[in-house]
Amino acid sequence: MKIDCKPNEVARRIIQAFPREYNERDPFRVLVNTILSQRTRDENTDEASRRLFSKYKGPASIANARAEDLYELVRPAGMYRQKAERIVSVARELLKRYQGKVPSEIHKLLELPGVGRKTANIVLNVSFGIPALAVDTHVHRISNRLGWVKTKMPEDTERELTNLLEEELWGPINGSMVEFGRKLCKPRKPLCDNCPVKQCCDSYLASKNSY
DNA sequence: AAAACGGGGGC
DNA sequence: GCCCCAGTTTT
Repeated sequence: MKIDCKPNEVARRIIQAFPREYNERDPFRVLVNTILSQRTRDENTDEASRRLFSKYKGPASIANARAEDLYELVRPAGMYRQKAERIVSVARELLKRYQGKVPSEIHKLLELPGVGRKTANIVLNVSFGIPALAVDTHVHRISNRLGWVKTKMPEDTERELTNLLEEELWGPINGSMVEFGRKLCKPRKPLCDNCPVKQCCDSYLASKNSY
């Protein structure tokens, strides 16, 4: 039987094969966890998050902390000083401007320190259920491999995927692409043999035909 | 447009 | 030992 290779169908297959469930929806914790995850592997992110929230319970607690103390706490999990400073800064800014509550408007999120397009969109999606594409390295790499986009700029990928994928897929595709990217569609030496969508992948088909 | 942040894991 | 990682900020 033939596989439907329309992007929406391929995306649905990936989401089904690599589900990502979020056990944390609290906006502030999602925001902090997402900042912790920037350029950092999931295992380190999880450990840093446990360490952080075992000592500091919320925005006010972190806002009153010394950045240096927070840094020493999360450093064993591969976090750097700049990131600890960012988390203290964003907590203070939230307290000052929004009574410690994370806003749900994209433009307000983007004004916060340490929050860029990926982080803002993940918070919108995970915490507020607002459809938002978070184009990280996994989404960017895999979209290019599949042949959905042909660009080096993540902003271009975000714009093209917005047109390519149904709105209901914008949220779930990010988390599932991350799982997919970690388990199979790795940056180097992807495990194509076990891939559920290899028959729809430009990169796989090209490598297969090159023998 | 490119550098800097940064410890830990894969190879 | 070298390179990369759920990016963002600064130069």
